[in-house]
Amino acid sequence: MEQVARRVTIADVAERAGVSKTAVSFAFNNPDRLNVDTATRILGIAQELGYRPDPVARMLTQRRTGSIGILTPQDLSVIFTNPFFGAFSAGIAGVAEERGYGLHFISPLQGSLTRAIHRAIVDGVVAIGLTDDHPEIDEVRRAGLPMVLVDSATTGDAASIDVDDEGGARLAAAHLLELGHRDLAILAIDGPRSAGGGAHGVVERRMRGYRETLAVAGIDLPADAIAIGPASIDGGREAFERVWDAGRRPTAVLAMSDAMAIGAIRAIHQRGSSVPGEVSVVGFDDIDLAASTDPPLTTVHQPVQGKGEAAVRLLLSVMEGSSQAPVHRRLETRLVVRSSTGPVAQVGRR
Amino acid sequence: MEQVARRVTIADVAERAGVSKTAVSFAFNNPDRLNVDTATRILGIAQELGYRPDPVARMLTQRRTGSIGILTPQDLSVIFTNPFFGAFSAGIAGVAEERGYGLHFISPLQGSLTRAIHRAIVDGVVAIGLTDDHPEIDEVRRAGLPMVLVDSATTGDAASIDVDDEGGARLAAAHLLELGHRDLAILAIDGPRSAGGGAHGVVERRMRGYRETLAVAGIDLPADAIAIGPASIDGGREAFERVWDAGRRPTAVLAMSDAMAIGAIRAIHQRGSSVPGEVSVVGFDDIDLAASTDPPLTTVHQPVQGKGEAAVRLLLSVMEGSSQAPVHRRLETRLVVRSSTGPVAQVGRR
DNA sequence: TAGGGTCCGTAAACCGGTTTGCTAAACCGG
DNA sequence: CCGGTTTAGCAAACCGGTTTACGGACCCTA
Repeated sequence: MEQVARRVTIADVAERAGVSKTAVSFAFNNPDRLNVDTATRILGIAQELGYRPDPVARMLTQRRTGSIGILTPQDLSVIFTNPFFGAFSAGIAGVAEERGYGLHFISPLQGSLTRAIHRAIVDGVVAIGLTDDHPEIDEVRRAGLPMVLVDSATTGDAASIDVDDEGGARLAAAHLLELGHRDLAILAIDGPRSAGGGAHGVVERRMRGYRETLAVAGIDLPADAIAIGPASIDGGREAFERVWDAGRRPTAVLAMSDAMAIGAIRAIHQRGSSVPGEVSVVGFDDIDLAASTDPPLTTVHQPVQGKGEAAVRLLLSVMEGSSQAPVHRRLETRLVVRSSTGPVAQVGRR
Repeated sequence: MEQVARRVTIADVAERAGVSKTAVSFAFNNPDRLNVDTATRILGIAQELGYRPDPVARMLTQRRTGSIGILTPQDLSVIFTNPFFGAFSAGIAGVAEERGYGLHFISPLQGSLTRAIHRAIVDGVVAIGLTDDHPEIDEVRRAGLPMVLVDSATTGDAASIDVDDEGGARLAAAHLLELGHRDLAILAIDGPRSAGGGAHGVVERRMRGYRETLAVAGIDLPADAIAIGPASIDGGREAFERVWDAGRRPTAVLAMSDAMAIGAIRAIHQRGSSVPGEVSVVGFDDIDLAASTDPPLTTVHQPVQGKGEAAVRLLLSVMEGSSQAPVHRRLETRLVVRSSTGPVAQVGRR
């Protein structure tokens, strides 16, 4: 056994090769500045010694890290459970990889997002689900990191990518109204975004879309027809159970995410009701699996993966400093009608 | 406008406060060594100047990065599309966050995984789906990084977490045999693991489980009853279409992932056949959504999230150097029967 | 043969922190 | 009033690279 393996440094290689550190550095990064023989000799020795330039030291001098951060206000353990996030990440990863950037997830470490931000080794940040007025966003800004806000509905100094949440929600509500439903429930997404976030987060926008559309039809939902929960299958199931337990028997459900919609469907089935026979359900996101659920989900489509791609592209352009005024893009949403919604059941059957 | 914002360094704070760099450093990391007044004064000035210790510089001296890497042989853009991976990541993230570690994904950058490994700023690595003999694994080893192999079936010097793939596959095949199926198709997972990976990757193990069980019943599948594709919905759909187009009309399908199973079901429906009426399908993984598909999926359950958790726990223990002999753990699998499988259709109906 | 380019390589400064002695002053009991 | 112990803070080395500025050797040319 060797003694405790000390890392091989550039100095070791230099000494062994009888050259300066500079020469070794050049051999790796700037071989043209060296005699070709010297360069290959150095590289050979480096290889033989198992030398790898320490990426941290390299970063320190070059002042770039080669990776971009994804900032989420919620624990990754919950976030990764949502298929929506997988697709979004896939979008980000695709263009990041292609451009040579690694991916680093920044989430509350032991409860503190701020702390995670300070620890983060990234050249730029894509923040998802954090509104502009969040203190953490300010933290990023003060750290001088380029940033793009996703789903924040900002028009501030930070670039942003959004989706027409309100419009999508309108479509969903209108669809149910057309089918004759008047007794609805809303399953809203829980999370720091709405807690800390002021009046214009994703949740608020979708909620506004729902309510205003219903209001036009003269419907004003009581408080116990609205339940809040995490954007997961279980979250949706529990949220639906709460409105059920409150004694409400809606004929249709507006869920703010497909995962929640699926949870609601499970709960409905479990209570012996059928979808869409007795209860219609419409989701939000249109994840890959939405077409394969039982029954296939009627939902509001948003370009999830495209959103991720657009966000990184925008971030990269900000990082390259080609920015004058901050860019704000809004992507479209549309309703996809499948089989989880249908006409309201015959009156009086209940 | 200020002139180009230069980062505030520790020296700036020191100068402004009329103390040494040491004092500033102490104020942040070791306040007890300073007079309490001095410490608060320094902190105050730091705050006022907007000073944040540069995490990279800090890492250089402390020789730790505070994050762990997830190494995947495939592009993240495809990997994230598989719900299996989301659950796995959630497991990893949960314990990593709790222990104060960030998460960094290491995937082929511009085609080169080796390059990504050298760039990676991590204290340890969880490698998923890479067998021990992969050259990249060696690269990590030579970089001196602690590592845990997941789904690699290794018994080498690196710690590992596995799952009883072969046993699970046996259960799946036996289940179909019991239902009377004798004309089967297998949808296998494509990927670098099987290409580079030698004869004992996940795919090989599952395949062996399938084939040996079938062999006992005297069944030997022809080559065109086996199709390979990426572990995604589309991958499964296309794979099934290939066996269909080859003229085969299996009464049952063994898919190596739930995503592929769902894709197969879509393809079957699209051809006007029913599941499980005319064709039975069994998946692998038991992702969250498997219970909510149409029809609910019969599948081999593996503790995906638990696998991630176990991997990080193991990695952390390796990182703490509490290792003597390398640990190899194997988690159990079991069959979950839902509604995508049923008895073989009446003979002669075809 | 002086002057001007290349070519090859080096010493030293630098990136932005942390950590290790070390010292000067204040404090303390006898 | 003295030797010994704390307390508070500093200078300098260090982490492991990159980059700048410089110089010697060699070759051409006028």
